[in-house]
Amino acid sequence: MAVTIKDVARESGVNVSTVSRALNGEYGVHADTREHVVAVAQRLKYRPNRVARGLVTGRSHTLALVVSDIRNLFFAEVARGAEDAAYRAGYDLVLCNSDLDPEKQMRYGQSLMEKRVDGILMNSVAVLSKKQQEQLSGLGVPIVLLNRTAPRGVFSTVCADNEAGGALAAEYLLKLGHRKIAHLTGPRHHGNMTERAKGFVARLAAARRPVRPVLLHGKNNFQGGVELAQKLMAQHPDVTAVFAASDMMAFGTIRALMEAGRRIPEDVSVMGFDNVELASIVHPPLTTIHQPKYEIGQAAVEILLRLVGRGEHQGPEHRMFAVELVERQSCMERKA
Amino acid sequence: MAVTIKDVARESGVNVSTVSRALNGEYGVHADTREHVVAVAQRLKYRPNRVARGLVTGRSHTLALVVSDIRNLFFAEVARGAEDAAYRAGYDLVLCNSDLDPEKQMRYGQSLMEKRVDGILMNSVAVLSKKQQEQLSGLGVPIVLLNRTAPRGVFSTVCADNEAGGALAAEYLLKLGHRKIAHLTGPRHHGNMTERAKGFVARLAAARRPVRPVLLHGKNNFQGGVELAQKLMAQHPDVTAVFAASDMMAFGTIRALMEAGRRIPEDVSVMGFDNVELASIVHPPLTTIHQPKYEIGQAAVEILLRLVGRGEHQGPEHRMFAVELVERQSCMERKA
DNA sequence: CTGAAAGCGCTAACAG
DNA sequence: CTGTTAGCGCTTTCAG
Repeated sequence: MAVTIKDVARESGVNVSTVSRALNGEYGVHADTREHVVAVAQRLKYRPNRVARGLVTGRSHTLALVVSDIRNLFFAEVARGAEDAAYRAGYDLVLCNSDLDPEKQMRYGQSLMEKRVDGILMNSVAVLSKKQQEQLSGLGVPIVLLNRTAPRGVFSTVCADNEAGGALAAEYLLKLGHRKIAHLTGPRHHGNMTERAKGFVARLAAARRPVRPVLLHGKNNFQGGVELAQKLMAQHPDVTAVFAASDMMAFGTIRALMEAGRRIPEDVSVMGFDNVELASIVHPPLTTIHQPKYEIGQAAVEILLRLVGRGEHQGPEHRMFAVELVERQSCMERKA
Repeated sequence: MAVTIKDVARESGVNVSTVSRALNGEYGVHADTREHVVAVAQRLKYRPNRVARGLVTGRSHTLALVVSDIRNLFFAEVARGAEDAAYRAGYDLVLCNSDLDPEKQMRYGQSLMEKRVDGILMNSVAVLSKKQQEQLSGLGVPIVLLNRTAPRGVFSTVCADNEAGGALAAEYLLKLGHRKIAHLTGPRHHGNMTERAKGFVARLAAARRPVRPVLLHGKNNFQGGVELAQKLMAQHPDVTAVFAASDMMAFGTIRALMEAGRRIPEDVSVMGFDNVELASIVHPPLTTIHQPKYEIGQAAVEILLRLVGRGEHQGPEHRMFAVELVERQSCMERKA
């Protein structure tokens, strides 16, 4: 049904290889011939079958992005950066939602390599076990990990400076005079969130008068923020500042706090992390740590493409982006 | 490098065709043979090359989703529904961001069909010109249009009842006693938004005391909402209620209004459309029209898969989802 | 039930 | 510069 390279060859009176060369703009084909072939191809509305080409070249010109959930604003932004970069380079991007489920993640890995994607962008799923790491690298596909500070591993990584971000948050809260501080974060061992907590706790401990924050783990989403904030109010009603490990959690925190009659920032200061677009429009506008999400996605495919170009096994690349404090109105000085 | 079906054949002492049959669980292969082959395949860590298979079967088991921008919360939700449904059926989903640009859209269409995706989910890009419509259907790939009420066209469609949603909004605002009403919407001829406006305007006109709303077109995002609201305040400062065609626009509207010192809902009521997750956490919580985004994405791939199954050219399918008013705190009765 | 052979549509040496 | 010839890795008749 579809018109193939053979049809074009027959119709233009040359061999298929000539058609292939002419259409792929390679050297070694007379200008007249090329013109003619191109014209015929156009007339016949010939569309090369990339699957067939992929079979012989071994390149599918397809990349994959595995995130926990695309509905998470952070990932949506990363995905857009990644897709744009891929598009510019002539690559397609297949989207996978892993829900942070290692098993689902592995299934995707399998399926993707069977389809011969040229590379995989993967959001750090929880912590990678040795076995999983092996399985992944055994896939034989270049992989770059998102939100993962360079591990001892073999994978390339791209991330924001989460630890510095945590420290930045701590510094800010300290400067505001807070002493009863809580950090609401995601699941234990959650790659980058763990880094944030680390930086936060360390900076607090390094203060002239060290502070040890309350640390609560939960789900990294709006609901998680709500639940954690409720738990916090029950267990530590005297806390005056909360640093949530993501903006979504911060939104949930604010909601729960407000519903309980606490004013923000008058009664309690709240900080987030990510600086998603909506951070500026919630009430009150959220003070948060900005990380360049779009750029992270973009950089990740650039690295991936580089890896793909030079036949897989070159040394891994690492890239870390700086973060910055965005001061808005969800925090204020601790009342005397 | 990769182990192929040949390796498995050689290693297990049978012909490749037998391996193929054994592994694909087809009839006509002795149980012992199958077991043996399966064992060998496992030992060799054989992974079928789906590209090769696709070349012969003509199915890639890949679907594509073309949206304007995945960062739009609405699309993220749709994408998740779509991806989940695709995953369950063993299909992959490639993500494309068209930015509502007809040219980019067409380029994606081309590229996708060259890669032989089995079907395309496409968000209505502006209005489809006759030529574009032809080009699309000429692609020879089943397509289902999102957010498009059944057009005269050949494509299947899935959408929410936008017109009814617009009417619902009008009714509500009318009930609240508003008479000076504005509708802030997206670009002209923007498929579903046009429907919303239509239902809104019609219902307003059908009131006992008909109302003719101010209609402003702009970008369908936060910034668009800001700009339109500013324009509105300049041109029609007496408006007491605003219906934005999307929640994102409503957020922008609220922001601009607040910055100008208007209180919401005391001075002006604001409604949105979509009911994205964040609608409940902005201040004030947004009264809006809910549409089942996840379900829309899901239903779309289900239809698409059905189309794929029965060899493309069957009659198109249409599915419309009901919407409902979600009353929160961004609207109130017009003050006397 | 299994093997042999053809071929999906294209690229890539290798001749000429 | 162009044609011939092999495949890429798999499925699928068609024999046996």
